Amino acid sequence: MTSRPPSIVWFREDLRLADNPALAAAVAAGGPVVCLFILETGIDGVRPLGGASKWWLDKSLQALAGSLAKAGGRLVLRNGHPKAVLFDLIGETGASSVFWNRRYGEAEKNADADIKSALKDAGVTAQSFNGRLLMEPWELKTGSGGYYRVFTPFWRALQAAYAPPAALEAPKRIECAQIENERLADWKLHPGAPDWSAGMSAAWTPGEAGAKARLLAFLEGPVNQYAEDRNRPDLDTSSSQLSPHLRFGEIGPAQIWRAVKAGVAAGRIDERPAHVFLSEIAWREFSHVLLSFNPQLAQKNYNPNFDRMPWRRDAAALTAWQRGETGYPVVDAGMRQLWQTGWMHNRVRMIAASFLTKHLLLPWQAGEDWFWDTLVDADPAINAASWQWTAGSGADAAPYFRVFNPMTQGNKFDETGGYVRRWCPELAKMPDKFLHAPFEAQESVRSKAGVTLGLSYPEPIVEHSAARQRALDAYKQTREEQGAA
DNA sequence: TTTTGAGTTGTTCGA
DNA sequence: GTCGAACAACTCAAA
Repeated sequence: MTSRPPSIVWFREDLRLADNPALAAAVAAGGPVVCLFILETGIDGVRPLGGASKWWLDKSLQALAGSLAKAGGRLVLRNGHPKAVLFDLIGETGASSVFWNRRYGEAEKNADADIKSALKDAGVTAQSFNGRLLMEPWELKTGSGGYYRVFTPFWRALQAAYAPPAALEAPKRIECAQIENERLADWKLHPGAPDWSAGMSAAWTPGEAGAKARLLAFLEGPVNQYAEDRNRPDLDTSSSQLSPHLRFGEIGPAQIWRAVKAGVAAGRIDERPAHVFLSEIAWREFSHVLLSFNPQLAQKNYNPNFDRMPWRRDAAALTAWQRGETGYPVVDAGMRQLWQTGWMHNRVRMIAASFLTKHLLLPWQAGEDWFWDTLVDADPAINAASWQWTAGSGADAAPYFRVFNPMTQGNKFDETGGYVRRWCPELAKMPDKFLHAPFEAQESVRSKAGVTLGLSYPEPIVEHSAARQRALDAYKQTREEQGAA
C-alpha cells in the first residue's frame, strides 16, 4: 500500500468544514490533510483587521480548531508571510498540493497569484476555488461585456444565471499529520486591558455551529416576516444577523441560497420574503463585484465628481458621532449598539451614515474607518460599497437630495421606541411623542422623564433643517462645479 | 448606433 | 391628517 503525500488546506475567509470546496478537494486527494491558518504579515496593501473583527476571528478559529479536532484533524496556526509559511510547511510535511478558496481584495489577489505561480514553479499543485460567493465577480457580464454597475439588472441576471452546485458535506474524518503549532492565545487577538468584548460575547456565537444555528432559527419563522419587518431595529428577529458569519466564511452564500429555496419548495417559506432576503445576499455579491473591479473602493470616490465635495474637518463632531452623543436618539442608539455588540441594524446604519456624511458633512471614509474597526462583520467590499452608496458617491447613486431625517426615521422604523430605550436608557422615560426628538419637548416634559439636555443626554450637535440645507447646498455646488469644469 | 426605460432604502411643502 | 409634486440630471442596460 502506498501512502499519498499530504495536502495543505489554507483557510482564510472560509472558516468552516461544510460546503468548503478547498477542504473537500484536499480530502479527496486521499492523503493526510494539513489544515492551516496563517496570521499574515508582510503583504503590502493588506488592511489590518479592526478590533472587533480580531475578536471574532479569535473565537472563530477556536471553533474551527474544535470541529477539526472532533473529526480527528487539527488546525495548524502559523504567522508570517504566507509564501514563506507555505514553503516551510511543505518542507516539513512533504505536502504536494495546496488548496484554498479565493478572496477578492486587490493586495490579497496579487499575493495569491504570486504564491500560486511560485508553488507551481516548485512542482507543487496549487488550486483555488470559489467558497465565498454565489458567482465569481467576472462571471456575470452585461450584454456589452462589462460588469454590472446597477443593482437591479445585476440581481435579475444573477437569478437567471445562478444554480447552486451540489452541497459538499463536512468531512467526517480528517487524517492529519503531526506538526508543530503556534498557540492562538499568543496572537493576542482578544482585547487586552481593558477587555471591551463582554457585550459581544453576550450577543454572538462565532463559528460554524453558531452560524448554522442562526440560519436555522431565522428560516424557522422570522424569515416569513422579513419583507415587512426588515427595517425594524426594535425587533430582535427582523434580520438574520448572519453578516459576521458570512464575513468569516463560517457559512457560505450558497448554503443560504439552498436552504431558502428548499424552504420555499417545501412550503415553509413564502416566496416574497424569500426573494427579499436573497436579494440582500445579492447585495453582498454586488459589493464584491464593485470591489473586484474598483480596488480602491474603500479609499476613492467611485464617482469622481465627489472629489470636489467640500467635506468638513471636525474632530469633535466625529467623536460625538462615534460615541453616540449627537443628541439625535436613533443615531446615538445605533452607534452605541455598534460599540457594545459590534453590530448595528442595517436601517440604523443608513441613518447613522447619512447623518455623518450629510448632517455633519464629514467624509464617508471617516465613517468607513470607524465601522471597519468596530463592526464584527466589517467586510472590505460591503463596508466600502455601502458607505459610498450612502454618501452618494457610489455606484447606483442615490439622489443628492435624499437626506434622512433622524426624527422621521426614528418615528417610522422604531415606532415602539424599544430600540432607543434599549441603547439610550437615559431616555427611557421620555414619552413616545418626543423620544426621537427630546429637544422638541417642553422643559417640564423632559424633567418629568428625568432628562436634562446637555447633562443626562446631549443637546443636538446640529440643527436638523440647517444641517440638511448645508448638505444640499454642498452637494448641489459640487455638481454645478462639475458641470462648469 | 440610437433610443428608451429605469434606477433599494427620502423629505418637505402646500393644497 | 393625507396626498401629490418637487427636489436633477445622469448613467446604465438592453432592445
